[in-house]
Amino acid sequence: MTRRNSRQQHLTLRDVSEASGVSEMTVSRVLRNRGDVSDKTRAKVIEAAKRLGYVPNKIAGALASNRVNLVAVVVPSLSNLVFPEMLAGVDEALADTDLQPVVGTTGYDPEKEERVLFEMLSWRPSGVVIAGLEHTEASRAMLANAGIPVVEVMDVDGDPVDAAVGISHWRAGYQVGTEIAARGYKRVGVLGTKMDGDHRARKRIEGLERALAEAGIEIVDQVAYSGWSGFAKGREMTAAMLDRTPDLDFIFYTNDLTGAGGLLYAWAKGLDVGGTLGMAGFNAFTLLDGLPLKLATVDSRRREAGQVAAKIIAGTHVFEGDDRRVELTPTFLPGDTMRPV
Amino acid sequence: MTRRNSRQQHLTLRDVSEASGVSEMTVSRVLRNRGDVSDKTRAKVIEAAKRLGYVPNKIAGALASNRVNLVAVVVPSLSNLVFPEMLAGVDEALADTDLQPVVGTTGYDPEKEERVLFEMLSWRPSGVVIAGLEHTEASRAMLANAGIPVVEVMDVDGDPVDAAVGISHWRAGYQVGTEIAARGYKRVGVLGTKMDGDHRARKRIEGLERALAEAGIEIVDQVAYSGWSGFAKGREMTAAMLDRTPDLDFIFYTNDLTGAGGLLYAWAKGLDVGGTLGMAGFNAFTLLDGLPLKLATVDSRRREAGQVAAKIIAGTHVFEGDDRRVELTPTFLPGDTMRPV
DNA sequence: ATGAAAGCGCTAACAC
DNA sequence: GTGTTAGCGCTTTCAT
Repeated sequence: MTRRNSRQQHLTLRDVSEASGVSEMTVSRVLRNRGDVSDKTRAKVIEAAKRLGYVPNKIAGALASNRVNLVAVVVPSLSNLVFPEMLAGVDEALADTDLQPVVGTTGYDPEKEERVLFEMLSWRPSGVVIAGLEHTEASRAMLANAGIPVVEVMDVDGDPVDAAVGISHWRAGYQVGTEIAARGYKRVGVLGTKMDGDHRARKRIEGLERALAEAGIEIVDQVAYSGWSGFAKGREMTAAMLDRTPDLDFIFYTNDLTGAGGLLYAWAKGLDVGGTLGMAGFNAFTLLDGLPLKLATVDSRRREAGQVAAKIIAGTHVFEGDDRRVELTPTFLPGDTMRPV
Repeated sequence: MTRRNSRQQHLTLRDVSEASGVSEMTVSRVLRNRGDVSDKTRAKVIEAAKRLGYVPNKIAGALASNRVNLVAVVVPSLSNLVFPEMLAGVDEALADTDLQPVVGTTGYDPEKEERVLFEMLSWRPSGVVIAGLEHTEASRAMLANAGIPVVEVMDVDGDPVDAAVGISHWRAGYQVGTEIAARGYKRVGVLGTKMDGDHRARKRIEGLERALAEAGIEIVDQVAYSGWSGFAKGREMTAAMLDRTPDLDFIFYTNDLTGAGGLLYAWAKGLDVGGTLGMAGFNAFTLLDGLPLKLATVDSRRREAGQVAAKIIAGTHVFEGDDRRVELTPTFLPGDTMRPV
């Protein structure tokens, strides 16, 4: 393995300037389309830049202009589908701008989040999009003092540093609870993750519990699993739960993937899914469209959250009033796995 | 309006220097753990930096040191699961280093890719991870002249600019073809995307065609769909194809999600999936584990590709020989949807 | 172990 | 329309 030259020989504005016989300043103007430059000069510069293969140095440009076209996006993980989806929303909305996302992951660890934030803020990004509202005091202080727009996404149940975009997971859970009650289910099981940092899943369950309690319905069984949420996990846990508590008439999953696993399991077993046994998941993953039975779910609108967050950073979002909080509506989709009201 | 205020309210090394009574240079040394500094001085500096909430300016640092801890990652899209998965691999492997991924998407458009690359290279990243081997001449030139490690991932069928990591999609397709032939299937249908920029899916089909041709098997029906690959698409297309060509005995899907859609459809219809009707997808999406029937598939090892790519950039990957190409083996997984040999 | 000076490659501000 | 000058906030280098 050869060691590269420690100091890279990149071309500079000066090289283009010399090759074109135009001053560095004018070269800079041409390359940024700024200010008036004659067509003749412009042509000379562009030709020279292209011929030499000049690539500008944004580091120097950013330092001089105090402008950085980077947007920091901080998420717990890229393995849970919801975060890439939110990121895709950010990316989509930034495509119209000259902003570029920089991604950092925290592994659901607040201390790691703090380090990642520090790291990213030291690049002086134009804005920060960060998942969730729960951060360390130090993280909140950094964000508050950064002097840039900060958008906390995918949750609005809490106190944002600056702006917040997303659904209320508590209210979404509450709504599922009322729908369960309205349909006459009585013995509910809950299947969720036990991940500490997953505040959103916790809030969903809390909302659900409240709605059920208000309707006098008890949660008769509850399991928290650890590890990755997929069909297999949903399948196993559902089998175990139905085994242990056979008279359940409803199962709520905090995640569509485990829900779909449970659904396929119950369906294959010949249980009356959607009749005597109700089921609901959460998130409305598009990729599940086309299952033989459509799982009841709630659209958590993470993609839109990403889009709106990006627009806030880009300065193109218009807030209603002066509340920098955008609460999206978590559409409830009954699918085929809950009986009619 | 003073000059300083009009620019920004960020703290500088000078502020920490003044607050601690230590020279800027020594403050810089402390904050980077470089060179010898007395414990007493170090403590003073750290205290001041923390108290003031100092966040270093990496832009200035990068300009002065000519070192940037950013890694450019360029992918066609974030909506196709394979790319976030590869990105997760990159992220994982970079977690041990001080490198940080910057993501750019191209929308499968070579011209957009060119612009995105130019943009990213102007940040002088420490390396580039880019999906695929097909790029415009200008893109290849930029990459070749960047003077940094460039890793083309998720494909090795072609001529890399620098390093390449991934499977051969052609050979993976070929292998599926031989497995189909070995199991005595005779009338094969192929269901793929018609997306122009999806070279990998194309190569898989080409490899498959070759293997089948060598075995004297014909592809009797083929459909190319456009749009997003999900269960629903696989379901629809499968229904349509079986309707049109009822005597098919095998369907190959270039994507697991469409495959799973087809599988669930056929299974619900009571077709003898895995017996008279064989099926195979591609990619081995973990999230599908737990389907009532396991779809035959091929692990395209995109996560590992991302990990290895990141290690190459970080300089911790050891190549075998002096070939900067790492060909991963695309494990064939027969699942339950192909009859025994 | 610490400090002073020079300058990284670019752009803001101002001159012409 | 084009050029000149003076930094941006750090790190390198060299001195002490």
